[in-house]
Amino acid sequence: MLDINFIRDHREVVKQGMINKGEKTADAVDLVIEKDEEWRKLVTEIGNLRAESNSRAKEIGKLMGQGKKEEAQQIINETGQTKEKVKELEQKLETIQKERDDLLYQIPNVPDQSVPVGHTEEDNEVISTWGEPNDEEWRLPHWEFAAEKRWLDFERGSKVAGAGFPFYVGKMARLQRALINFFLNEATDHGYTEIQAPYFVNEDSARGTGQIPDKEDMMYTVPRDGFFAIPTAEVPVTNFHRDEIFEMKDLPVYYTAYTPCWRREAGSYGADVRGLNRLHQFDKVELVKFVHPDESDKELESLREYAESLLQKLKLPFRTLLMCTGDMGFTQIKKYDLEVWSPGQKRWLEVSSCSNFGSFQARRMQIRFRNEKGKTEIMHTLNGSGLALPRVVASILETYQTESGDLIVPDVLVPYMGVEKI
RNA sequence: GGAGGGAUGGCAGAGUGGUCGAAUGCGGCGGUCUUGAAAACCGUUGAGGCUUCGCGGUCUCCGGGGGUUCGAAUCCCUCUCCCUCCGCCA
Repeated sequence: MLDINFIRDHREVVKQGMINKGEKTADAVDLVIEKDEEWRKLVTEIGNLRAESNSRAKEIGKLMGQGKKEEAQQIINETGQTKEKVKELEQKLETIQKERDDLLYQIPNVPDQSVPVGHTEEDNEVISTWGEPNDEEWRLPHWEFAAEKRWLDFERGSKVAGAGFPFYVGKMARLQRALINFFLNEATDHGYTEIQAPYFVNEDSARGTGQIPDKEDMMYTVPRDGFFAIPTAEVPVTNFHRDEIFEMKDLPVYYTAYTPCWRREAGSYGADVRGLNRLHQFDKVELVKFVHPDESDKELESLREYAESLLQKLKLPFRTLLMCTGDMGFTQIKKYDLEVWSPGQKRWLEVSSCSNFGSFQARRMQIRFRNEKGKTEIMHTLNGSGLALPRVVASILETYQTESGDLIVPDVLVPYMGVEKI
């Protein structure tokens, strides 16, 4: 959520940002400012009334201490309806505050100046392409290639759990494990602290990173215990520092975490969900940064470059997109997507998304730091995938297959796989 | 799952209805002393809101929520979490 003071001072900028992100109207901006004015007026009024009754209570206390019961009783008699009045105003305040906050939650983060304005994925900007796609005719889509080897078992996955919950068998399970280890080792070598996080979170955490209220439907739930299965490690890892205050000398803070991710993906169909393209459960190594507000622009670039380096080391051709305003989501200031080439399908697959949230997430979670002047200030958060496994696996299966039906192991994974070819 | 105990400032730990946003100790910061440091001594040190150009004023917060009262850290209800014992268990 945005700072209400920022909205008040930059009304037009916020409105424009909202329109650019594809919202139909920006009326919420004017409404929230109105509500906030009402709210502030009430807060002042209540404050004054409370000051009055506080001083009266103190006076009574003093008199009681001196044993002057009659005088105290006299003041008690004078209190009149202040109490009822305060109660009434408090109820009103609660209503108005809820209305104000509901509006506040409807206003998206303001895109950075450098983000192209646009409404569809056509408007995303390809900022770089790396590697030479190898598009020979004999290359099979990964699900066909893996089926012959019995490496991926979608049928049994469906039997045991449901569509979108495949089994990885034999060498494929090993490849998954190899990639997870490779990604975690690379990240820790680059200054990220590895953490293992809970796979379920409570409602406060889901709210903290913004899955609630608007993206509630994406998560699996455990109603009996009030849990949400994490759709990404971003949720537990960012909430790790919820309601905390950092010292400036401790910044920046980087984390990496491997977790499974669960997504309901309601409404997906067709080629999108063939093979490993889109699953209900998948593995991902996530990267999360907590940084000083002045540094977040720079930190986004280094995050993107780091994620790119992983694909380069795996020698998988990919391209990097700067997402346009309409395609970047509610909470982001700026976002890059990395798409790996899938030669068997002749299409690009998203394997990483690197985002700068500015103070938007941190404000909701009250993650702060003590600045130069010793004042607390909301910090900036970023995150990115480094990387999401299934599509990387898909691309490896298609890029590294040979015409004779073998799979060459990418050089960097050989130490983890123990063999050069499977 | 059963029984009991607890949750107070960065940490430890007092406070059981009134001048308590909260003793004391440790830690942190500033100073005196010192060539420098340590020790000692003095001072200072929670977060957030409203208001103000500023000084300041004022409100809220003692795990969360609700209640009693003129007044709640303190009493009542409820939830969550932690600890101890028993049971179960990868």
